Amino acid sequence: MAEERHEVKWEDKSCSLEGGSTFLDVKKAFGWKNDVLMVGEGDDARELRARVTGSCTVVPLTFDDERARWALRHTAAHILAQAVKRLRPDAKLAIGPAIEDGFYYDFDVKTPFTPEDLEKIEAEMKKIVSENSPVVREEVDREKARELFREQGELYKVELVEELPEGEPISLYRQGEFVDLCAGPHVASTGMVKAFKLLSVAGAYWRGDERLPMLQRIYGTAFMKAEDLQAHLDRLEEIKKRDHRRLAKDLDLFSIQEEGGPGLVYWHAKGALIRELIEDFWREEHRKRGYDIVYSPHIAKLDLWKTSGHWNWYKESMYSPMAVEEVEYLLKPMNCPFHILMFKNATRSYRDLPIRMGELGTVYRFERSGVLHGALRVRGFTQDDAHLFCTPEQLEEEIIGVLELTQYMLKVFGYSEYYCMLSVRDPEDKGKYAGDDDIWEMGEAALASALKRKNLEYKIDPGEAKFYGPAIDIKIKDALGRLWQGPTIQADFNLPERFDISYIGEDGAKHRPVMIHRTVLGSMERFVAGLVEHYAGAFPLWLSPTQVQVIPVSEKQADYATKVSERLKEKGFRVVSDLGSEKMGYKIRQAQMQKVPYMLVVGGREAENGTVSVRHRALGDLGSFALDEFMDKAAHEASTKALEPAMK
RNA sequence: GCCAGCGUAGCUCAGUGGUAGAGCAGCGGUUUCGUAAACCGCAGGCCAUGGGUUCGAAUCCCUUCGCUGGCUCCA
Repeated sequence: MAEERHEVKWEDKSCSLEGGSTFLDVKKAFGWKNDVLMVGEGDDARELRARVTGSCTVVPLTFDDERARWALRHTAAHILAQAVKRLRPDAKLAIGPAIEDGFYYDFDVKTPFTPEDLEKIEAEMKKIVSENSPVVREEVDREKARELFREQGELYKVELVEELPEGEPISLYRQGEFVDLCAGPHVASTGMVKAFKLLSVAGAYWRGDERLPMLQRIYGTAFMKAEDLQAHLDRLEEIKKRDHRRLAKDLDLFSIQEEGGPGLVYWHAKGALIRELIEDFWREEHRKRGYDIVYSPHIAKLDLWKTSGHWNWYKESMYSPMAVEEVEYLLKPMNCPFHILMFKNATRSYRDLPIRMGELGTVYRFERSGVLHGALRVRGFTQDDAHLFCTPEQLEEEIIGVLELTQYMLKVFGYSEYYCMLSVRDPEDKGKYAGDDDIWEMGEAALASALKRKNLEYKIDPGEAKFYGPAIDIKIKDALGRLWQGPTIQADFNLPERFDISYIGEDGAKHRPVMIHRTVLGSMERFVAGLVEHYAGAFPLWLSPTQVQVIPVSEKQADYATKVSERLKEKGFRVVSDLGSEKMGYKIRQAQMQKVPYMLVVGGREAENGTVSVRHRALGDLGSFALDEFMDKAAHEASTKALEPAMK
């Protein structure tokens, strides 16, 4: 055994190592630098301390590799736990994984952590990093692991050990005096975690279950290089700057009023204008695609919600009933029952189908106070809702139509990347859903087939289906690379049953139509809030509340400025003419901060020649233009809903 | 709902037991100016709310409301 040697190849180099060597030896043999965190062998990523088990071909894995990155952050989580144990020996460890962009660790502590604690913990972590302890994996049997953690009083760990599946190796990772139950992988030593920062503390239930104890979670992030950490922190700053709550205030778009109640949005003039423009576009696009646009009431009898099943399935998200002349009414959390009633209002022929009924319908849902978030998560919102009634044969075509509309609208708003999820039933818990198996299978197949025909890649997401049917959920990526819940398309074989709706077929007999619920923008509140962040408040020209601001150089040009703004208004531009006594530079600054797309500076030269000096909020001074030329270009930019300025 | 933090002028924030402050915005003047902040002055606050401790509370303690970050959930 001792004589056994392994040939290890990397690119055109190779080395021969004796049996028992680890990938650390491989790293040394090839002269890899310290930024190598793991080693790739085939499809596997191996820890540096793992043994080389045979001759192989390898590649070095640095922080750029997702697995190496996660290992580094996972080790950072262990360092965090080690530091906490040093400072708070009574802390009980729960779990501490790497996550997207960082890591966290959950602790059960008698007194919660304060922001000052975080600083101390971070300082202790730095010490642990400088100790550069090797991070060593050890496999143990279940009994030994249980014994070890029981002795240390780590009851959450004992619980985890007990639940590990039979036959799976149980591994511990040690670094210095610290030991943790962990599947790994990790980097080779604490010293490799060079750039990290603790970011926040938050409560988190053990196993995410609110009946279980509340733990204290510390979030942090780690990188290879200080610059990368700084870049990440800068990005967090940028996200803060773009926060729709901040920008909605600065740009006077909308607000939430404490006196009015939480989760209820007040659309100020400028925000309302943006919304109106989006809604006009929405209506136009829907009419083009054969939708009927309707309005329905805000309340309806409780019985209607019993028929629809919402009273059963959705009760805890609905506002309490109100009695009107001794009949109980409910504020609507959804529009679907109303559209069904409208469908039912006449005898429908197969010739009428598909019927596409759209509504910008305002609904109210009771959300727990802790989940409200600006305009993104509210209690009253307007959905761009629609219900499509069709024959089973038409289902797939209709879904394709919705997918096409979705793709078009997302493109117009500048969302070029999105991911499709096919939300299907949780196979473990079929009782949670309404309807028979074969109905569900048919729906899932139609959705999947439509996605395939549109060449949209998708992931299957078990357990994410609505109670009444499977769905396509689309996540959209914004300018900062964040994912948002976007369009959703849901097949429904349940409500048509419940309301016993039908159409008369070619055969003269009654048939059950199929229903699709769908929303493209989601809700106006969420969509506009998302757009604010996506555009960082700088809306494209067609959506900007003020499109052009006319700025006279001095009082002498007030008349000319007024004339220019009148001409712009005649052409349909939204114009502000700033005749105040401040200096031009001040006015420009105000317009820049309000993110007005075009500023027209007019001084003596312009007044004389009938021109305007054009300044764009992002491009700066563009020089002199004849007013007509500016108007033509800007009008084109607005009417084409261009995302980029036309005057480049 | 739960855990933690926060709530001072329209906005952004100082003030940590001893008479409520600044900048910006607003208002009144002066200034008429060439591409991101002219100057002078004035006004503006039940320090979220209700209670308590104290000779004295923006400050310390408790209640309620709201917000923030999470847990959980979702358009």
